[in-house]
Amino acid sequence: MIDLAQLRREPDVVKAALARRGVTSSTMDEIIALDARHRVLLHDAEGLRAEVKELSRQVGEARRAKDAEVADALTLESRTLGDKEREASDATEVVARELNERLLMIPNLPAPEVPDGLDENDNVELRRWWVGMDAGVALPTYAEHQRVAHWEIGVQLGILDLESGAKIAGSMFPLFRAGGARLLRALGFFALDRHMADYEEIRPPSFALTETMMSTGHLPKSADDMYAIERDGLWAIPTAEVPLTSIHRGEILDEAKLPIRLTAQTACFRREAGAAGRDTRGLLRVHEFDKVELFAYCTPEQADAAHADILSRAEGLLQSLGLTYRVLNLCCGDLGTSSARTLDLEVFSPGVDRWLEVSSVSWFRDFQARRANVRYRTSDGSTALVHTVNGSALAWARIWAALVETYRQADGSILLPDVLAPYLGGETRITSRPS
RNA sequence: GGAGAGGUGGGUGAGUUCGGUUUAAACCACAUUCCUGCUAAGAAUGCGGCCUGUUAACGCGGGCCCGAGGGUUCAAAUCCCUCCCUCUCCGCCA
Repeated sequence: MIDLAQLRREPDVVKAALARRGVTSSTMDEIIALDARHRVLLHDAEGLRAEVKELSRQVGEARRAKDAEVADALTLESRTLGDKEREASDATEVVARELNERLLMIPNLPAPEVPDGLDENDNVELRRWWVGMDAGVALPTYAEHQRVAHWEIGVQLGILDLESGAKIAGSMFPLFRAGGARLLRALGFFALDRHMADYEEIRPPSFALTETMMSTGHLPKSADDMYAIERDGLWAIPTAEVPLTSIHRGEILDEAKLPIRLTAQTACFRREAGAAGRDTRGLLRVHEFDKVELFAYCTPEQADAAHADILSRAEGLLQSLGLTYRVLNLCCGDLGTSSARTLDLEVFSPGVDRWLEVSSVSWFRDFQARRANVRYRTSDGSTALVHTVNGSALAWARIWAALVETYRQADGSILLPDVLAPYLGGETRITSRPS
């Protein structure tokens, strides 16, 4: 949620920032008008309420003094006033609700570093990395045996069984087998082990209440992209960011404990409603995938460093895995609702010949903290909203795809990087006859 | 799922019988100051959050918050309803 006080204080600044994201000036003017109206109504209603309370107090006094006549008169007066108060409160409530609904639909203000742009085509590439990279060369050279799509490799080696996945849950629910399943498990362990010294490992629930989903900004705006379990009022989490943001929901944190850094691997569920028929082959876009998330609650001053740390960890994993990747600075049009600034990591898939998004490292400022009401006590004793930052490190389905393609050998087997050996029982080769 | 007991400020905990002298007592913890004078004790004061009016600001005022949400009433921590959570017992279960 954006800062209403800031909107009052400097409406032009807020409007200019939001205009970059396509929010019109008139939309904001309507909110400003609603807010002004709300405060007038609120003041009236509270004035009446104060009078009712004072009269009630006097009724009590009169009753104790056994002065029934005065008590009855005051009761009558208070009753009349109470009816007016109720009317005023109801009117205030209607406006408050309307105002809140509007505010929930407003996205975060983009940071100044966020480039202009309408969609993903306007994202700005910051850098590329690959093993043995050369200046002036766009991409590494891949052999023919690396130019095979992972869904074909998956069938050849019996490690990815999309047909069974579709039989069980419908298309875009992948099923991994044998060495493929084991690779997925290895990746999660590998990443969590890397982070656990500095980030507390969490294993959160996979479902969340509506309130929890509201806190991160996934609801109400993106309801169509979420799986809902209506009977129990629950939603399947699209990312661990959702439960992690609500761990401290409604709390006032001790500044000395910040930053609070958390990591979690969870399944992530996405309906991909707006993407029907797009990029649907193999693991390019799936309804369920495992992902390790890094997350921090921090002070505004700590946010930059926290964001940079998550980015460098995600990049570090990619480098350890020897995958080719690039870093994108997302433009205004591609930014998530809650984010003030996001850097995406995309890994190169030689078999599909495409870049695949495997991490999104975002800084939310106090946008989520305001919704989730997470504050901290500053050294001068007052309270302030925390900043939240998070990023994937990493999303495994697409990493899996890039790995099996990149490390496919001429004989059709896969020889994985040695860093994974401890998590694979020392066996880094995947063949069609699993040992 | 069934039966019972609970949920009050940072913590402990009173108030709920019977609605009104409670703007939630008291204690602990914490902060500042004073006194004393040294591995310590005592005293005073302060001690929450959110919204809002006013003010240049310090501040002053109003409203809301006793698990959540409704209701009754002139007036609700207190009475009524629904829901959530915790504990005990039973049932079921990986």
